[in-house]
Amino acid sequence: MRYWLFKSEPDDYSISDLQLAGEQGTCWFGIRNYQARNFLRDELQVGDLVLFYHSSCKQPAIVGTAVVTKTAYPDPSATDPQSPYFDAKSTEAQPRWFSVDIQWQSTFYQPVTLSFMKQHPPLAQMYLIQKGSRLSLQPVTAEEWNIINKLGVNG
DNA sequence: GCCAACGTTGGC
DNA sequence: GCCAACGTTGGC
Repeated sequence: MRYWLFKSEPDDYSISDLQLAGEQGTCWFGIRNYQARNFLRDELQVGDLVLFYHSSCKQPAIVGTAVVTKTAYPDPSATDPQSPYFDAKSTEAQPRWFSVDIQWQSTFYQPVTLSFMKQHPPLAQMYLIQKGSRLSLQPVTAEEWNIINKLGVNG
């Protein structure tokens, strides 16, 4: 079992939206970066745990957790001409992009903000806070997950 | 809105 | 295969 961090712009899809999706969970579509795609397609397993991060917003922060409920399958938005994520080079026969399903697990009592993480030495190695880091799906260590989950749950 | 950092594209 | 131009991400 492994740990990951997913970014989402809350204006597009927030932790509340994920919670509202309920037990069905939601299809995580629209990943259009090859490195993130490879993690998604090759490494994410059912039961893997996810830190849910709000990006491009007033207070960037990890706001809750989720769990992977379905491994990779072709991203439906890639072959949907109506979707902003449509990619003509991705076909049903040879999909280029993939999705997984995730399900809401918790919303933090206290969001763990980016600025806090930058100032917290035990989290100094996090990929998220490295200079120039932009990956929208990235691995997290068990230690990082434990620290952040504790902070978020307990405030 | 600015801009640094990074990824992708395409001509050569 | 190089690299300039362009597009995107995302904090500030």
